[in-house]
Amino acid sequence: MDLDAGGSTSAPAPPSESLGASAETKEEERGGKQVMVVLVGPPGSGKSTFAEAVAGGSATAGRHWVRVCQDTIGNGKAGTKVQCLKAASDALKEGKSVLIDRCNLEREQRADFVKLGATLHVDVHAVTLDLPAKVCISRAVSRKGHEGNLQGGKAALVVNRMLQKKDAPLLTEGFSRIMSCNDDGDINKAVDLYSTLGPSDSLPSGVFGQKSKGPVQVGIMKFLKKADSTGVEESSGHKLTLGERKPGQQNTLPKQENVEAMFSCTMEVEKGLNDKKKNEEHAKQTDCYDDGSCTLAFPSISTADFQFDLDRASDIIVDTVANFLQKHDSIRLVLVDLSKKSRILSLVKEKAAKKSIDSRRFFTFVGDITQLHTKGGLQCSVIANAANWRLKPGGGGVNAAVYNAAGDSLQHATKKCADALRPGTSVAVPLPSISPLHQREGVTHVIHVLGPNMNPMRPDYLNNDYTRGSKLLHEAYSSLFENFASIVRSHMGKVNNESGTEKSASGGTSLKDTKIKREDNHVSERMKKYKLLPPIMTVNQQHACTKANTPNGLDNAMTSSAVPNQTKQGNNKKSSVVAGKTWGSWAQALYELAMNPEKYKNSDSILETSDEFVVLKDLYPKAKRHVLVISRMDGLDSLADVKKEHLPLLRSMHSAGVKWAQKFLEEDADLVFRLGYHSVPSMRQLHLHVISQDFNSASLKNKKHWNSFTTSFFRDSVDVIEEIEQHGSATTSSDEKVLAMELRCHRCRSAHPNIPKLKSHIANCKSPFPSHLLQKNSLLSSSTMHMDST
DNA sequence: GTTCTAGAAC
DNA sequence: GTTCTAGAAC
Repeated sequence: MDLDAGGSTSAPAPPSESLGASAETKEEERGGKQVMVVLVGPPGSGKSTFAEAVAGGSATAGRHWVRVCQDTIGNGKAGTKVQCLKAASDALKEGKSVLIDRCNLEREQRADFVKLGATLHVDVHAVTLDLPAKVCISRAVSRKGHEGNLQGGKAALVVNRMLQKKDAPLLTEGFSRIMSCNDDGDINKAVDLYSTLGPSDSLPSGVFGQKSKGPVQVGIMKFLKKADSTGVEESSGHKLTLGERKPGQQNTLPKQENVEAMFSCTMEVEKGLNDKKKNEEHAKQTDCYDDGSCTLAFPSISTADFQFDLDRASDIIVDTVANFLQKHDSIRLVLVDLSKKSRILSLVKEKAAKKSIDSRRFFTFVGDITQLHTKGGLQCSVIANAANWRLKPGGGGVNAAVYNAAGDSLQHATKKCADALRPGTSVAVPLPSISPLHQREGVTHVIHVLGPNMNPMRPDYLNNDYTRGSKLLHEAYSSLFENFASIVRSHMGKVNNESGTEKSASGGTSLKDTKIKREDNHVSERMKKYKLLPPIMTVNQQHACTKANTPNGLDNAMTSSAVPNQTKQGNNKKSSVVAGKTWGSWAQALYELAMNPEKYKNSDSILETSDEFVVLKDLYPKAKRHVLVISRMDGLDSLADVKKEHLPLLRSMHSAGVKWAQKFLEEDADLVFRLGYHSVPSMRQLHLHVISQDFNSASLKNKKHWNSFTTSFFRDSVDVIEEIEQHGSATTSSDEKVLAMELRCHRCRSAHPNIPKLKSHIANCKSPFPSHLLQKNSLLSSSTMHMDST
């Protein structure tokens, strides 16, 4: 059998026969193993032909193949990935080998199949059908009766877009073998290879046949994109290492490809099966430093703006570094400062030497931390930022420099991870590949760190308390380094398994960190709502910041002891049950405001406060003008609770609403207002909506939003008052089914298929409002106003 | 209430 | 492929 049918090899691991005794044993163990072949290719590349040839061919050498095709898995129609996974799993459990016939062009698309293979202990191979896009498109366009109904003009578009998002399969994804077919000849060989693979045969691991892709793809891109061919050659297949990239050269590599290149060293360590393992590992370690993949550059924290004593700071840096390097190998730390005369650099250098810290793994560096590669020739995949607690740009120093160099994308990416930082913590932010800092310097992550503050002009001043300051500075560096280790680890995957137990115990897993960050985001999100941030940090926010990325629960004094009892109670109040209804924590923001408006008096969202109500600008207005008149009466949660005794309150709220509508009409006479309550509100505490009827707002996003203001779910204030006067209570019967009703224009009642279409309609609909609204005097406009306001 | 995400619809 | 929705999380 031609085991090397894919042609030339670029595999990191040589064919099995040269691997020596241990590898042979392994090969033996694998004998008879099932295979899952994940086909990778756009529509028209011949995946189905391939799969059918292998699975349906008569030449199968006794191996039972099952073709899992997404285009037909749903009773002959297109199905889902989940269905494919299930079918693959079933077949594998029956002892069969499987061909996954779907595009699988993106890494994410393949991941679940690789995972399934790992779970069931079968080899997972990738076979890439890498034919010119032109060929695929013309085949896809001209074919008839395609199983997935992808043909004709639509096909060209789809193939085109798919190819732009393509990630070449990598061994690090978990494939034991990757084979690339660049033409029909290659495909035929591959079909032969798999259809003649007997039940006890196995194929060598590695990457086969990937080398001739470059020129082919250049042609594709010209064909597809017309213009902009910068960097196409690189992005098409030839793997660049960061070291190969020339300064200033535009890097168009997808991020993941970069990451792989960076961590290729570790991948090879994993493959290092031979006797010289240790030596090789050492050599690889050096490579890994050269390409910056294991290197963190960090500035001295807290010593500049925050005026932390340099001598103590240098002790803490050296201690923390020494401690950290002991626990983690294959990691390099570099302390960076701009000035040659930097006192902190010389102190650290001196103390590190005294402690005999390996100078290859930790050293000081004079230079701009945002230009280490281009100006300093030092490649670092991760840099630390001496951030401020709000994680915002500006302020000078390293923070300003990093944000400036990284561009807006850092700000956006940061916002996704955290809203604020407590002293002594850090947060790692993946730097988008569009960031100049990523492209130019090869920086893939920025870790924001906040140290203690000894400067009386800055927040959280420690008033010369160096006991606490030192603890916090130590925590800040530990958190920074652990975050860095997590980044390295998360890309190394299973590497270093033998020592992994100890290491993973020393820092939180990145998954866990992400989860924590998300929780924090939610908490902060809630506080951001209505911009209700009192001048002093709120309890919830303090909590959020404290939690922010504190690695593996370092005993943070602020978390466990220094927070007042009140805080803990506050946080425990995740939901409360009032009169049978459960309100989630997010739903209580209005209640909290109504009970303690004085806390939020500085918020510019609050328009007016009285003993009876608070008037608030809705932070997510569903129209040009949208305010809430919130009752301050405790226990009055929603319309269902309203009784006769509340009539005076309802009337006051109504008047307040009218007053504000009038004010808005003075500014914009074209508006029309409606005042009313939601039958079943989402947020606790009775609140009256005062909303202009343009509904021109980006915050109006879904059917529920629309229907809650334009159906019987919205109860006009005048009606509610009348009803209570007559019956003593308001009808809230309106079941929530109306919220799911079709989308109809509130003026002309025409129906629209979706929100965007509806929005473009209402932007131009000039029909008069429905007569029931006009008759009832429910609408406030500049022409009706003089009547209502008297 | 919003945000996030999977997957249906196009 | 993109757009949009619905459901679940908080």
